[in-house]
Amino acid sequence: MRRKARPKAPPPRKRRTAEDARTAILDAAEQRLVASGPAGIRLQEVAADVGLSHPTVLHHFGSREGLVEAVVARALDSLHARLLEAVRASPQGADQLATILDGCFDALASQGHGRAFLWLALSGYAPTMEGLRVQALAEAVHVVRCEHRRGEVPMPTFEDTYFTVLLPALALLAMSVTGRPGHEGEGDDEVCGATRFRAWLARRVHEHLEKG
Amino acid sequence: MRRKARPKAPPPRKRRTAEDARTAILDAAEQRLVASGPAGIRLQEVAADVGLSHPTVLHHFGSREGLVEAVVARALDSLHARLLEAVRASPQGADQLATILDGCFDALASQGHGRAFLWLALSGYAPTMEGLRVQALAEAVHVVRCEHRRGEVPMPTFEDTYFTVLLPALALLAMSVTGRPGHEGEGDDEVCGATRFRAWLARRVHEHLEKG
DNA sequence: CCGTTCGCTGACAATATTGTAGGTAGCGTC
DNA sequence: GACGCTACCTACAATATTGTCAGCGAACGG
Repeated sequence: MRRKARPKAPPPRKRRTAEDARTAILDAAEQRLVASGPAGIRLQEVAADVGLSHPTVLHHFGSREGLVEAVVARALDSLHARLLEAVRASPQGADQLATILDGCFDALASQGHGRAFLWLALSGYAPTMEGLRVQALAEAVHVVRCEHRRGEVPMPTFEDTYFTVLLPALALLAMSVTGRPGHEGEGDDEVCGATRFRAWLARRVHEHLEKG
Repeated sequence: MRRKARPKAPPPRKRRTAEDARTAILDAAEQRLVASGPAGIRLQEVAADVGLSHPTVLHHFGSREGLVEAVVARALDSLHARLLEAVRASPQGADQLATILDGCFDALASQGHGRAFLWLALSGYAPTMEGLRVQALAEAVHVVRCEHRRGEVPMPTFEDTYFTVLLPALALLAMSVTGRPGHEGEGDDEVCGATRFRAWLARRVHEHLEKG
């Protein structure tokens, strides 16, 4: 032996910018959040996912709670942004309401946003339903609704609009935890139960907003 | 010193029947389940709640998983029983549907049953929405509905009834995690937002089942 | 009164998880 | 090329949590 063979060949060490490391860690932690909730975020596991040692995670976030809070904030912001975008991006056309609805449906259904929000609500990290900005959403919808039905008496109350927006929000939220809402005897339809339900729900809501 | 004063006066030891101990433990564990989910059930804490040492809990349930499974099974059975009772206990009168609905609302809203079910669904202990027996419920409702509307064409499809039952189930479930769905500018009404929403939802569902 | 049963306990072992300490090594700057 | 900054590491400490073990003692039948 030439020399005292280094006990272990230390694996090559990658070095990222602090920013890159943070987002990589947050990405991994968010996956765990969707899968197991905030309580299921373990430093070791998150670190392993990113290819780091757990003290490095602590180095970047100070403490486990620091990490969890960062993940929660980012997840809520992301959901919020998608919801706002859904409202803004809707064309001023005829079925604006349907478009808005569908956008919000997507925002909740995709990426496990719905699951994440439910985890957070149950765990006390997002105590109020206003993490979903239902209030703002309802206000936007109410304006459009009143426009559509100008002159009718009685005009729909804001509460009615609010509840009409809240209802699908709650339903979609709950649906995002239990895969598909398929009833038996459904056959092997091309369109899965979840999609059919979503369409059905959109029809009901739209109907109520226009004529109810 | 008369004698070597027993190191510690051992606290008086209570002895229950195995049955009593099990249910006491399950009660404590169920509280933890509603508050923090199945992952939040700790042997030490549950034992302390009941006034036992944690090995005693293991003695009765074999392992932590045994305890959790027992709690889950009992909670689901309890919820299931309340839902069935709500369907059965409804009088054959005019607004049978309204009564059934309200009974189910109560079953989900009270005792943290809704919260518990959501925890279980998220954690994978109640993978399908059928823990709520929505299928059975919808079948019962469908019979009554078709009765009410005998002779109409077209008759409502079962899918429509199923979705109409599923929707409030999902909404109530989600609502049970976020206290009250109050919008701002609501004033200091006697009736809180949750109750008003429930009433509003019941009206919509009832309306749809009868005429929609 | 005596022995059995079993609900219950304290002490211990094993593991997981968070956090700390001190050193190593990549990368930009002089 | 040396130098500093800091992302990153290994090793360790501290605590929490589950699970094991041997034995105690209350209820109960004989």
